[in-house]
Amino acid sequence: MEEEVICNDAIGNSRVVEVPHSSSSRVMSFNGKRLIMDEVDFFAEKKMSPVNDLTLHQMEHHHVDTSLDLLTKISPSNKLDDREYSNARNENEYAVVVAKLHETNAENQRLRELIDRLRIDHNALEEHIMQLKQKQNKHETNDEATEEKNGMNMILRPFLNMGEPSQERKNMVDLMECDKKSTQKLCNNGVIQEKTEREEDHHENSPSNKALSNQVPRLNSFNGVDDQASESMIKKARVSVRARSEANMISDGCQWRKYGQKMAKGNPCPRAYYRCTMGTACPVRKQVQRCAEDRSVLVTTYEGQHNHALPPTAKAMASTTTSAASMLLSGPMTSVDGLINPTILESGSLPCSHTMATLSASAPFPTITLDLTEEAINNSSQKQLQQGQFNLLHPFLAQKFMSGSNIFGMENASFVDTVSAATAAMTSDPKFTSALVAAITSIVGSNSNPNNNGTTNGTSGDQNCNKS
DNA sequence: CGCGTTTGACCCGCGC
DNA sequence: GCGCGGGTCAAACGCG
Repeated sequence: MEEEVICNDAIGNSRVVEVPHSSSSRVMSFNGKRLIMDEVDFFAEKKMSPVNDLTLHQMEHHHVDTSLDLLTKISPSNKLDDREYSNARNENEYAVVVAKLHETNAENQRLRELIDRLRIDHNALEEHIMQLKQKQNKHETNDEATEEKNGMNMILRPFLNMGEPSQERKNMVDLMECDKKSTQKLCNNGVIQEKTEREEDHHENSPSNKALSNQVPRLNSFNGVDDQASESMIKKARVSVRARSEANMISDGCQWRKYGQKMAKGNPCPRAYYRCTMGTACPVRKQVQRCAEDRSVLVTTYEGQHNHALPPTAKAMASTTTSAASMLLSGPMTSVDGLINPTILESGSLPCSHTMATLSASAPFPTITLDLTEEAINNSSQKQLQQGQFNLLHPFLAQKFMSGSNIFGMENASFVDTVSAATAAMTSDPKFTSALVAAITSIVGSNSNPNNNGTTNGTSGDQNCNKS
């Protein structure tokens, strides 16, 4: 279905063009205008501006709200009254609308590019999964004895049942061993290590429960084996945020009381311990420490969930950390493939030193690190793609984070927006968790690739300081 | 005086 | 069993 419209081209010449119409055309909103995207795309592509009353009328015929969710948010259409319509035809306003059209189209193009990149990632992952399955058929060896020897059999059993290739299983054992070692480095860099929960969870104080919470169930609980331990895991999941900041603490909207400071081994910068004071007995704590290798990088690690209402400025970070934590914990459990060991990302032998979001299940609690430094963003959106690695968050977050070279140098509101964007990215996409799982799968495969030198790593320890 | 910070002591888990 | 290191406590201290 097409419609003839009089347009001005780039140099001002008018001519008649046929504009395609579709009942299924996407509708976007911009500055209070409802835009039919097929038309917008068409005019932008032709570098033309419609001057036909009918088209203009169509474009002005709807009322919408302004929203960043251009692709998804469609507001109800309401006809303008005569006065508004008359005003809308004002020449100056029309010029603005046309300019906005082009701007919107440019944004649309960027979004499409992101979608294309996602699609490429997805295809690469599918291909990799196929390769893994082929490997599985070729190499059916008996590694259980080795795993027993290493005390990993219980931990790996859920993966074994899922048809993990035996070579991959062996890699996991190796990786988990490496993970233990890397934990030490991790701690030097401000990412929280194990702690005892004597004052918080009484039920964890029994020896059996301690064992559950601190050791095996870490991974078993991901498969729903131990609900109690899983609950504990949720409480203990940690979200580490790395960002450049000259300040001693990033502003996240919450009130914190410092209750301790320690020198961590291997890091000349002290680690500060804070407790949330916005609510009575709020369990949320955070640790702040500068990166040993790059002291301009501040590592803030959050633990727990607030048990009280939060001001808007605090909700962004809180929901981000909560989403990240729940995503971290739910990922392997909800995975279709179900073969993910979150520990692996923490392994020192993984070739993923430049991810924006990295996982760690280092003993005893899993940690997800959101790396908001420019290096991480640049590297994750470029280098890893070149290497065929899947970047966990780049399509969603990089776009937002890249808007400021130093997000913590931005105004608070801007930071909150940024974190909100991250939150939205995590929570709004139902496939995000599976994407995360797929990403980890991809990295497991990359690790087994002899082309990877295996000397770099994810978030662990000093390596957590992403150096480009 | 109240509140937040500092800092040494203490507890606990882990590795050797 | 011992030492090490992370995490927490609580008294002392400082500041407004």
